[in-house]
Amino acid sequence: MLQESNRIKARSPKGVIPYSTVVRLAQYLRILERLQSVGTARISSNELAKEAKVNSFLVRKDLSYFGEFGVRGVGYEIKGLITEVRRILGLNKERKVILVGVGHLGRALLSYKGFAEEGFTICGLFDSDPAKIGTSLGDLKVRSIFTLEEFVQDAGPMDIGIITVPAFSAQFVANSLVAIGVKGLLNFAPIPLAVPDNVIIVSVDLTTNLEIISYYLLNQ
Amino acid sequence: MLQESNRIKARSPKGVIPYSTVVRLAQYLRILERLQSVGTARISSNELAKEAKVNSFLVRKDLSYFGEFGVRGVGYEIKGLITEVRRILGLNKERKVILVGVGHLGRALLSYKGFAEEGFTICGLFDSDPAKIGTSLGDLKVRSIFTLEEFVQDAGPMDIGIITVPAFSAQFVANSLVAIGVKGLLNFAPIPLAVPDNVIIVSVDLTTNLEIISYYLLNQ
DNA sequence: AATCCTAAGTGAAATTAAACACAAGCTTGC
DNA sequence: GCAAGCTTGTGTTTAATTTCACTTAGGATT
Repeated sequence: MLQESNRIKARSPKGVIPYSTVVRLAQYLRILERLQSVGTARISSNELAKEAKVNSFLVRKDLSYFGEFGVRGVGYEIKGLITEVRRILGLNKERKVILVGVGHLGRALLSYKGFAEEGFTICGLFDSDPAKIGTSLGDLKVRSIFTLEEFVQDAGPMDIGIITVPAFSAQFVANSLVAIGVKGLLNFAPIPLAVPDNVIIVSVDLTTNLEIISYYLLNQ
Repeated sequence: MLQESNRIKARSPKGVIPYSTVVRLAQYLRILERLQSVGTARISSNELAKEAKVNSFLVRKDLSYFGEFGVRGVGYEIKGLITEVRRILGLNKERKVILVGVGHLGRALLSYKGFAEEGFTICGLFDSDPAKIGTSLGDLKVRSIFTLEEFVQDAGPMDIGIITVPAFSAQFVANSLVAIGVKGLLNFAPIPLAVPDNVIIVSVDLTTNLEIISYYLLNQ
C-alpha cells in the first residue's frame, strides 16, 4: 500500500491565482487545524466546504490550482493537506515581523497568540512617541521609528511590517518600512497607502467594516 | 444659480449592488472626510480614484448606482458627496453596538476613536470571565454574557455586535447576539460563523491576513 | 449668447471568478 | 480480480465585475 504522502502531487500553478483563492486557502487552513486538534483525520471537499461556508466545487477548484491533494472516492488526509496548504502559503519558514505603532491596537496584536502559532514572530516594536520609546512590552523594547535602519542591520532583514499608527503618519511609516526592505505590509491605518509594485499590502479598516454592516442593515 | 444640493439626484439602485462597491464607498467616504478636514471643497472622479488606488471609471460607476452626485465638467462637491455616501451607508443615524469579549483586542476596539466619529456607539460590554465581569472600562461596566437579554430589555435594541472572543466560544456568542435581535456582526474570531440569512456578518481574521501576505511574499 | 472645454454618467465589451457537470481514479466488497 | 460506489479533479458554462469608449451636460471665456 502506498504511503499517504505519496498520493500528494503538488504542482506549480499554471496561471495567476485569484486573490480570493488565496484568502480561502488561509481560511481552509484555520479550519483544518481546528479539526485536526479535535482528532479528525480525514475530510471531504463537501465537509470542508460546509465548514468554510462555501461550496464544494470551489474548495476543489482552489486546491487543484496547486496540485492533487485528495484521494478520489475518499477525501483529503487532514495532516497532509495542512502541510501542503502551509507550504503554498509560505508558512513553512519563520516570518519576521515588525510592529509600528504601540497604541491600544498595536499592543493587542502583540499579545495575539494566533500570529506565533503560524510562524509569525514579532521581532521589533517601534513608535514615535518619546514617552513610549525605551519602555518594554513583553520581552521587546519599544524603539524610535527613526532607528529602523540600525535595527535591521543588527537583527537582520524583516519580512512583514504591521502598521498601527494614525492615518496622518501611516504613509511615512510605510515608506520607512519599504526603505529597509520589508516586502509585505499589514495596514490598520484608515488610509490607502502607496507602495512599490513589488510590495504587497493588505489593509484592514475597522470603521469601514462597520460601515459595510451598516449598509446591509439598511438594505436587507 | 442653483444651490449645490439641488444638483444631487439620488436614486434607489435598480439591481443588487456588488459587495465590492459597498466596500469602496466606505473607503471613498474615509478619503472624502480627510480631504474635507484639510479644506478641499471639490474633487473629480480622477482625483478620488487616485486617492483610493482604483480607476476613475470605477469611482463613477460605484456612485452612479445610487444617483448623479457630480457636475459634468466640474466634479463632485465634497460636502454634498459625503452627505450622500453617509446616507447610502446608513450612517445618518446612530448605530448601537455591543462588544463581546473584553480581552486585549476588545479593549483596543473600545478605545478606537474611529467608531464614534462615524456614529457607532458602543453601549454594552460583555464577557464570560468572572474576573472581568463587574469591572469598569471607561464609563461602561463589563456584564455577563448570560445577561444579554435583560440588557436589551433595559437599554433597547442593539444594531451590531462585535465578537472578540476565542474561536471555541464565537458561535455561542453569535447565537446569543442573534437571539436578542442583533442583525449585524463584526467577527474577529478565526472561525466562520453560521447565522440566519437576514443577519449580515463581516469577519476579520488577523492571522489570515498575514498568511495572505506570506503567500505573495513567495509569489512575486 | 455662443462656443469650447472638461468631467460625469452609462451602455457595451472584455475580463475575471464562480458554478456546474462529468470523467477519472481509488477503495472496498464480493 | 472485477465491479460498484464514492469523491476528487477539471473543462466548460454561466454569472458577475471591471474596463472602456462615448455621449451628455455644466461652466468659463470671449
